[in-house]
Amino acid sequence: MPFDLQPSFRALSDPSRRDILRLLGAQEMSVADVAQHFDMTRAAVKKHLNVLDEGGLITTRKRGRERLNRLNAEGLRPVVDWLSWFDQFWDQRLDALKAAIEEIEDPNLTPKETEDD
Amino acid sequence: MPFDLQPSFRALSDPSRRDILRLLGAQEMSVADVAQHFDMTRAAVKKHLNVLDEGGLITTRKRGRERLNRLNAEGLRPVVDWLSWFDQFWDQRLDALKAAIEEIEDPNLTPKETEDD
DNA sequence: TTGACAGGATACCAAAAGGTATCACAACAT
DNA sequence: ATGTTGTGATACCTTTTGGTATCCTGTCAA
Repeated sequence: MPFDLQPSFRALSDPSRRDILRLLGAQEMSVADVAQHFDMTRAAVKKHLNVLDEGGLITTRKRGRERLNRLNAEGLRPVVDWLSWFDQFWDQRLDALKAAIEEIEDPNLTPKETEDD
Repeated sequence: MPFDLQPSFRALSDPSRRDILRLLGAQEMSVADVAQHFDMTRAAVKKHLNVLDEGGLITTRKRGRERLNRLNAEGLRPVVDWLSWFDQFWDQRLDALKAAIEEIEDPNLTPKETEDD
């Protein structure tokens, strides 16, 4: 069964959640800490954190009565992998451009094969 | 003013739209062509195409009475760029691994600089 | 010219999403 | 023990979203 990308993409689809992610990149933070950076109630932030957690984009641990939220960059991997499927489409254009430039700079270079490979 | 990522991320947040994107990777298709691949009305597909267009993920051109939709992989670039900010968090681990592998494969290679450049 | 056919646009509906307010609970300090 | 503080869960509201049905427009073929 294929990995379900939906929770991850869904988590990334909200600007506040993307901001939270980058915020957590700086350091592990409690719910209240995160909430302090936004014009939202703590409850709203908590919901966002839940969605991020479901998307596998953060991990949490309890310390005393507070819940610390940490960025889980590994969770972005499936998303990046999915996106990388499209590399073939701009790479072909980019490769063509690069080849054209190289052709101009060095007309004797044959782009088809390189022998020292 | 920073580029607005929201339309792109929003466009990617729906599974049907992600499927459409990959479908259009194969070839340029009309609205009806796309709709044929889904259990949705043509109108619903058209809405998805609108969202994808707003996200800059596809381009369209008219041929006669039909509208051809084409993948615009370049539109994914801002998304990939945003995600690449998080490279610093798993790359430190990945770079170590990659360096280790390269070291095994070619111990004489110095990754810092190449002279014939 | 007159149909047929591919697209667009709009109104409308049900469900999901973002948000607040509120209550209940656990843990810390005194 | 008791009050305070950080959190979790729920009910509720409004807006957005995915979807359909419907109507209108433009274009191709006879």
